[in-house]
Amino acid sequence: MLKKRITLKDIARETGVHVSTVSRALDPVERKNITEEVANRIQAAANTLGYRPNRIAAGLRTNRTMTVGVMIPDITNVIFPPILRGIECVLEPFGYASIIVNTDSDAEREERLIDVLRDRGVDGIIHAAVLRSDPAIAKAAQDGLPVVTLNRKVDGSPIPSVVNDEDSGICQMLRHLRSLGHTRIAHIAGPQDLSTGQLRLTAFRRAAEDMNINVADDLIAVAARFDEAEGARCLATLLTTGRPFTAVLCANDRLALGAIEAMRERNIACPEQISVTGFNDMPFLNLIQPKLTTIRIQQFGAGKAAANILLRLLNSDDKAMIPVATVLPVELIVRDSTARTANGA
Amino acid sequence: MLKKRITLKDIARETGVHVSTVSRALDPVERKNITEEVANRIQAAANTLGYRPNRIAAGLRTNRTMTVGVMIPDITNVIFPPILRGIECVLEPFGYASIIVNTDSDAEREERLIDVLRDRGVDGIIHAAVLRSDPAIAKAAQDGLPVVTLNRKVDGSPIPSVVNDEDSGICQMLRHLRSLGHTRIAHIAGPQDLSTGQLRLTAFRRAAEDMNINVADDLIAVAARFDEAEGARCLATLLTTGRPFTAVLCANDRLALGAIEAMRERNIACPEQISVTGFNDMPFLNLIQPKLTTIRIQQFGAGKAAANILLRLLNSDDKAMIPVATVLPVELIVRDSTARTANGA
DNA sequence: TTGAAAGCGCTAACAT
DNA sequence: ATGTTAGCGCTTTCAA
Repeated sequence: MLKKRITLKDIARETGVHVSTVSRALDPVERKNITEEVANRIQAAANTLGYRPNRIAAGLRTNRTMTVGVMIPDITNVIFPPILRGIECVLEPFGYASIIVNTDSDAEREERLIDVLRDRGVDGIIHAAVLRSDPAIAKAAQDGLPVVTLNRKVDGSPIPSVVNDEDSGICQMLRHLRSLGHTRIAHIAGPQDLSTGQLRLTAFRRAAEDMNINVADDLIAVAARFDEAEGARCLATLLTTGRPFTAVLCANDRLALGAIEAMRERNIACPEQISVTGFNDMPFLNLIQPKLTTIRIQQFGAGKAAANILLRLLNSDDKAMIPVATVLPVELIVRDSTARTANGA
Repeated sequence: MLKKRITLKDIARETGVHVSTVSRALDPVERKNITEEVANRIQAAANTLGYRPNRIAAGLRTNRTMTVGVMIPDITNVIFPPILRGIECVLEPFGYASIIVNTDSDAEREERLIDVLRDRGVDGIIHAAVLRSDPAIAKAAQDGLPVVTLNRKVDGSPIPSVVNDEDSGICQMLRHLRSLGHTRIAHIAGPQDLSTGQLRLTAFRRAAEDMNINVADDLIAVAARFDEAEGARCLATLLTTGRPFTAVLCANDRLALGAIEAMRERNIACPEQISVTGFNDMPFLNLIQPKLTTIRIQQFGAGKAAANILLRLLNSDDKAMIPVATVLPVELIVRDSTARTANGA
């Protein structure tokens, strides 16, 4: 049987004061309104009895659970653990714990999980699995629940977001490829229902135009998911259309990994025949051959940034001053999957 | 401002019955004691009003939060995400959510986090970061809090554990090395304050003896942590002692990866000059060169198993019938980091 | 400065 | 079958 917990009432009985006095003595803010000596006596009793505040009870009363929900697509995707550590790193010192849930990129499941989190009375949600059109989280935010989206954003929504500079990333990458002599460049785009997929594709088109690189429609393949299988499928599609290319810029690392795998199966050498690039710089990438040229996004940093925004939302420090969008800088990481074109082909 | 939530009281007012009747009608178990028609009316009202149960309030009353704590060393260690999915996979269908915390292998932090979890009224804890001697969690278990340890166990403790068959794993690996002609085999052992480190070292010594392999003390290096840096350090130590070896069996994959890296720096080829083996078969291992020969443990499966034990603990189904130790089978995975010895050296 | 009392939303024992 | 009542442990207004 679970040993009975020490409550304020126990301390009150022990010290001969009223439970509300105990509550005050143990509250760092209220403590100043209590006689020094009494407060000390209460504190001492609390310590010896091994008192631990019951946050459930406090939460019921104050309507704050000091718990936040964190939604991600899938924790086994290595990009997310560092993000979670970033979140924890800022939230924990303030006494917050987080409940992490995996949506598996399933909108129905996501909606259910939002309810799960709300039922548990989370004070706010950090959402790293949001869709461009996401009525479920929009409704939650509408109801007044503090929400921050991470890595992704909801189209035309007032929900604050922390994202990476997709535009600059794609632009830097395209410039890098062109500097190696590539002019026939394909793009494996991400899912278009995600802001990342859509923004990177748009950025690709715009940057290509700026650089006078002609991008035929059949040099663009759109992945249904950000995974290796889709990367492989898209590369196959690009090859079968027949239009030649010497480089393929992928919307993220996993697509790139899948593309390279598909090339390997067809005895197409990377980077000798086709250069391939990624996006994210996920952990372990530098250990996998060929080492992928990619855009490094801030993982830990993005988690911290989102948590900081949420913190401000929670303490509603003049809402109007909270940025609705925070864009984090990215960095080009050149490795071995990109090379100079043999000829101008 | 947070929109006011619909409560039982609201539904009671709406339907003209007492709040306790509403509570019963909405409880799948109690519902049968309510007139069909009334129950339906209540259910309908709950739906239209968008009622969501307040688990905080229920938890305060029932002393069950339907929340469990999960303690791991560090979520960025790729071995843990699959374990977490395994846990989620069995707990979620029963309505449990989990709060995941990272101990960073710091005993003090671990103790604090146990308090954090208890303050939040978790119904139980799955502990994958436990030390062989771990007074903090022992005390929690003593107090009646359901606890299961995962991957690791506490020495001589009644706390149920789910672990891998370390003994068989080490034995299979040693047999594999010997079958390749290796007789001078070193061991990079894990931290001895962890059951995994200790059991694997013990297993190594015993298995070597059984196979008449002589293991001098200076062929054993003990790592302070299960990480790459320690693997590298230990390999350097082994090399400097001067006693020759043709293979090194490492207590886990990260130590092995570190050892291989240290060899690379010294231009020692793996597996041509020295074979190296790991343990765990962590994700991505098959993408890293040289592909590591290792022992595959069940990651997802271990999470599921631990969650199942916890579930039984929570429902105290004849405690005496709950296994105090569950040992999961392991599997030898032969890849490219082990090779036949050139001569009998 | 301290005590009394109410109540957060829910469940459950008891009464009808 | 339903209503009444009490109370989980805490915070917070109001009174003294």
